[in-house]
Amino acid sequence: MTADGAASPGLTREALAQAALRVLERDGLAGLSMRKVAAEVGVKAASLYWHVRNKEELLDLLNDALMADAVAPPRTGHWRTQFREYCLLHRRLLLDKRDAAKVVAGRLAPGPHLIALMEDQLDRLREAGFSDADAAMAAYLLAAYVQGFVLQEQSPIAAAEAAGSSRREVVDAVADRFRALPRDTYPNLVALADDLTDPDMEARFEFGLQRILDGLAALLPPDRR
Amino acid sequence: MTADGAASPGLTREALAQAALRVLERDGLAGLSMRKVAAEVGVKAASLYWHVRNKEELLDLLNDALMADAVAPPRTGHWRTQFREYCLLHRRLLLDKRDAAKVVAGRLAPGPHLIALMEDQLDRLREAGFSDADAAMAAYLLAAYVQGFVLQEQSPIAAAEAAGSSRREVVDAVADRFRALPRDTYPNLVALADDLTDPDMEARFEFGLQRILDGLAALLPPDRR
DNA sequence: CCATTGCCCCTAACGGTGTTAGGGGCTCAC
DNA sequence: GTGAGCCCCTAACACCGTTAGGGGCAATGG
Repeated sequence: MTADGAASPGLTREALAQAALRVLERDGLAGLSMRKVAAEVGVKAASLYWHVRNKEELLDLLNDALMADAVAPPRTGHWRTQFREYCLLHRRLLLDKRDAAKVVAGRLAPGPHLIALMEDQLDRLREAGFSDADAAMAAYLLAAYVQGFVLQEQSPIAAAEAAGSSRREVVDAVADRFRALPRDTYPNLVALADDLTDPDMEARFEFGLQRILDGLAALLPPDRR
Repeated sequence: MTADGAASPGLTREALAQAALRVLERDGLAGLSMRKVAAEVGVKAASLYWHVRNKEELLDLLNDALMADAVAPPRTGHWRTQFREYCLLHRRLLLDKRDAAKVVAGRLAPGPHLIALMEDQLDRLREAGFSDADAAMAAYLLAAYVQGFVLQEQSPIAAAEAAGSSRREVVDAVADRFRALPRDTYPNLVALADDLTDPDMEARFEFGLQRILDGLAALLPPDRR
């Protein structure tokens, strides 16, 4: 009655997740409240607790919904290009939805979609020749890097949205702060201010990614690198 | 008058940061409120806004206070061992204070302590032979990895503290969930459940660290690796 | 000596939060 | 028809960040 009222048959946990996704996109993670999600599905806040134990569980649903659009790259070519593509896609996924990295960050309990992704990654790593232990560690390493990177990458975006400015303005302000430091005690920060705040995040992501893939390749016998 | 009342001369921003640090240690980030920090310094909540624009600014102070204990490793030996030590120390720092990774995560505006650390790291990277652009990227990469790693590492700890259980119990529960998956559709997860949930996080951190350092070393001319 | 200024804290309140208790219809199965 | 269950409601609790406005108290300047 309140919203578009697509809930004729009844409320699903899936519908809740979709509503939470819309609220997240509109108001960000800080603005995502039980009351707003309830309103989004045309219901009062207390009713959510019939479908969900608490907000934490709703965030688990949201977390999985974020991963629903994840796709695996084609399973062709070198393992390196496959995993490069994997990480680029994962970053893009987290980056495209507002505050997605913050939602995912530090969340225990991977949802079904993430579990499927992990399974696929482990399979490819083992096929590439990594030992069981190395495959597990490599998957963890790549996930930690992508999450950590996007989390830092997304924070100027969030700050820019909070203030009225653009992301570029926020980054430039940081660069100016570096440049304004006393040159005699912080010579490197002053000199590298431009490099440190290079707005081409895609390139910076790729840099780290290539270093990690290089490091992983060194674990394989030379003929499988 | 309420607390230990060490505030005879007057309230400092530094004192606020220390109080926030104590509240964080006691109640975690979710339990850190303006009212509690105020009570910790023997004052009412509204009074904080004389010293601080809003909670966000208090968190910036807290962020810098967390970095106050950071120490730089000795500047001797190979750059690789220096940066290995750097990252181990940084992880230890984040891991030792409750929810430290969550406080630091995605925070724009590095505080003075972090700025000093970045300066030192950039200096060592350039001395090791990295180009300006590579040094900036390498520093960013290492920071993203450590933060991302500790963020994931700390989440079972937080979950264990929220429930009454130990960290080991939480991790074991995750391992059981992996093992309980249908073996025909998730063969790798089932087979690698133990590897994926290996509780030796120190070793897992070191694994990723060595891969990254390997990758970075490949950027240097062979005689400087 | 008085007045003014600026610092620092207070009380009170606003609108919002997550969550629980308890109740009431509505639809099935028996 | 009647009970059981599902699903939503209202009302309330304790807490949150933040603001408005006021009061005391020290130092400063006339």
